[in-house]
Amino acid sequence: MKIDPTKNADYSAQIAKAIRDAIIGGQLNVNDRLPSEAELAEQFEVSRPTVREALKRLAAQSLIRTQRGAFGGAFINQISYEEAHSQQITTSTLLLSMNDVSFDVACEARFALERSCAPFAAQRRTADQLATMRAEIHRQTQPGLSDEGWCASDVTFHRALVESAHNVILSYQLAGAVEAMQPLMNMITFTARNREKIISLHTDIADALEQRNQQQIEHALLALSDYTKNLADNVFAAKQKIKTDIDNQKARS
Amino acid sequence: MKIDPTKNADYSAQIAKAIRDAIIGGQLNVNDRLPSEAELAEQFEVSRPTVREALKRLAAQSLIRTQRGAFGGAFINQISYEEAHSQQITTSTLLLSMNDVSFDVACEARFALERSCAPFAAQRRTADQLATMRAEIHRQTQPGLSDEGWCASDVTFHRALVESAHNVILSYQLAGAVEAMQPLMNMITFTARNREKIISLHTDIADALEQRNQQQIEHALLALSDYTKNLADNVFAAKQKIKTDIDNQKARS
DNA sequence: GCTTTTCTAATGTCAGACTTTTAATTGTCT
DNA sequence: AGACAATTAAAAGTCTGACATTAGAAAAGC
Repeated sequence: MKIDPTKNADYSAQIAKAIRDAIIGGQLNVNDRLPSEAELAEQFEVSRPTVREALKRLAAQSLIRTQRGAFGGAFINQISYEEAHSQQITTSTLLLSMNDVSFDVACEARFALERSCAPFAAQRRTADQLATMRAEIHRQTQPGLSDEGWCASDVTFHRALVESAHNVILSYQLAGAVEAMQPLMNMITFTARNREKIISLHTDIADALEQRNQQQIEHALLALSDYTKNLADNVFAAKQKIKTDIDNQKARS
Repeated sequence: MKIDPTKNADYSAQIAKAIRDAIIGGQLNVNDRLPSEAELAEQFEVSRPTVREALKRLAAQSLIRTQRGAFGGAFINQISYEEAHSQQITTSTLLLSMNDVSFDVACEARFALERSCAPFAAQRRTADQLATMRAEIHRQTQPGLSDEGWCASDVTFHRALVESAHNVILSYQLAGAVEAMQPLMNMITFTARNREKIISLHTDIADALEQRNQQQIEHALLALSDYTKNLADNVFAAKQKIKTDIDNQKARS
């Protein structure tokens, strides 16, 4: 770990980068202990608050965890799927909401990614995952189901599908994409008739999965993607129309 | 933005969470300015260093940027694809390296994800992307190409393929996955014969893309995936053998 | 009207002190 | 000797107050 020359960046950012690079580069291994804040301050020739700011940056990325007390300190954290996943979701969600990605693009990406696990899902799905999907479909048929309940069930259904590919990397990547899409999906309110159609598509997916028919899974997912896109288009068109009407009314008065 | 009761968490973490929630929840919008550190310290009833630690946590996630000087301060950052992307790569890379994901699983996921953009790539690819891919293939045929050069060219080739789907979300997700895999890929050193085979598979992909033949793209990607997996298996088996031999030798002496 | 200077409100950094937590050690009692 | 209690020390967490640096805005000068 080395010095920080007079670059045009905060010391704390530079120190964080130096440590981060050491972790990524393998000089520091999981559960290794970093020197104490005081020692780091001495090494980098900065004050303790500055070192602390650097450590907080690393902690925000779950790269380290800190423990108080004697024999405590900062330890290299073994990043778990859960942590990585939740970080990915915040990032992706913000990315979508801040860059006004069109629904079409997001929807296309979401189902394309999901389709990519079809071959493995067809091969490896267990009775367990199929049961989860059937159960969620059943929940979706309940007439009293709220919008939030519907969306939650939808997420569970698709997550089960992804899980049935039995590939942790795919699960991690796709669950992130699916959940990041959720705020956009929530902009659509589904009528009873919409729900009925989606349930039938979900059933198609479950059936295809049960029969281990990869192509049919992909086909059903594509159909679901198209239907969702279509639905969204209508919703947005309707919203646009209301907006235009109001504008016209304003213009007239 | 609210108080922080006497929970068992650092103040700085609580404050960061409060602000983060406000951003995600939409109370704070892009380019809004946060109150100054001194004001935040007063609001949250903590000292300025504590506030600063909280802000550094947010800065580490690119949620805010800070500007010095009068009328400076902390501003809500519009997260760009680049930032999101580089964050995703560090997270995914660490996840892979720290949780000893098997090469097979990672490889399978990587090519599955890449395959998911095949239909759009076939539809929307431009001459530009095709040219990039051809150029990289040509570079790969150069005999003097170093291992690093080969890997870099490989990444560029696949990135062009992904880009040809013309979907920013897919690009962001897939580029992340591909790059995160790279350290694992670098563990394999390719012989001249391996390279030759891979180049022929790359050519298959480019040809299929040129003809806008989706199925052939997918097929070629699958072949490349299988070949890579196979290669890795052999490499790891060889390494294992060396290790066993050494162990045996030790046992004998 | 344009440039230059000054002002000022911010962040960035520092030094030093105090508080709290926590594990290891030591001491004491049964 | 073993179990429990008190002590200790190292480390993070926090606070106070100060100074340095920066950069936009306003004022001064031309």
